[in-house]
Amino acid sequence: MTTARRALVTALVAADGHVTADDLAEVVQRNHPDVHRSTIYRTLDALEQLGIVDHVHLGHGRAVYHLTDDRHQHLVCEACGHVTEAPDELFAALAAALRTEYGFVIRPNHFAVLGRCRACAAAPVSS
Amino acid sequence: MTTARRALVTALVAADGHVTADDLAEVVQRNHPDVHRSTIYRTLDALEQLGIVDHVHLGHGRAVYHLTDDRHQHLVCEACGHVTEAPDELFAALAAALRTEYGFVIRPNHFAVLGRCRACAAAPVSS
DNA sequence: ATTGTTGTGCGACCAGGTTGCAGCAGCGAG
DNA sequence: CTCGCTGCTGCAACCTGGTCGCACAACAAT
Repeated sequence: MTTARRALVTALVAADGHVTADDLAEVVQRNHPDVHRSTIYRTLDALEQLGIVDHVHLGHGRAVYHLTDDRHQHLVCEACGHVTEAPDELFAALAAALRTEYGFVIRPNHFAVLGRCRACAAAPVSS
Repeated sequence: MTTARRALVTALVAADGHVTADDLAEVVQRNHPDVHRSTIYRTLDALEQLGIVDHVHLGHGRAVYHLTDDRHQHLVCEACGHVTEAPDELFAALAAALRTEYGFVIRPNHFAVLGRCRACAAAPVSS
């Protein structure tokens, strides 16, 4: 409802998923320079409470945000950082197995899968 | 080879997997109070290079370390923080699918699955 | 004893995120 | 029109997990 929130949502919609809070802050501040970092976080929090956005923890601490209707899993390349999207369905069998065997209910989309993308898997690797 | 390293490895072995660097530091410092935090991190790094230990990113930034021969996936409960272990085999099909469809090679064990454990899934939930 | 290497303790630093506080905008009641 | 409430905001300080540069200690080789 406020300017800051509207700007944030606009930025979120404009970005096609996986934006970090930092990216978001940058985009918002381009048009509204006096919107503060903490406002971004707080608003993001609020939007999450409302179920409008969701965040995913990519490997290295930073979280990325996306609209809740943009459902997919994230494959994060450890080498180049590229994020590949994969449909939920691929994970359905796994989710079902974990549920029946462990009673563990996956929070969909809320985890990233680390590994190497096609390009980097082919490259000579150190680690 | 040095005292600090020996203590660290001992602590790692004693802990049955998923210890945070912090936990480790605490345990080590119980017996060797003058071992520094940064030494823990550096040694952990060194041990990773050697392929002796591996770390997993649990949802919230903190990483947990475990011996490389202790291979399993981690199911992290968002509600209670409990970590359930699940055998790699459960994930094999998924890994294969991602590989053939996306050329994406999962780094095994290097990601945690977030969700709710049996106990917390049953409990009334807010989020 | 001297040199070189390696690991270490230490404090400063960094990034990502959170919090407490004070100001202000919006809005209904008087 | 004014008062007072509520909720959002800007800001700066803070917290946590982790890293870095530096100087020193241990130890092996010469």
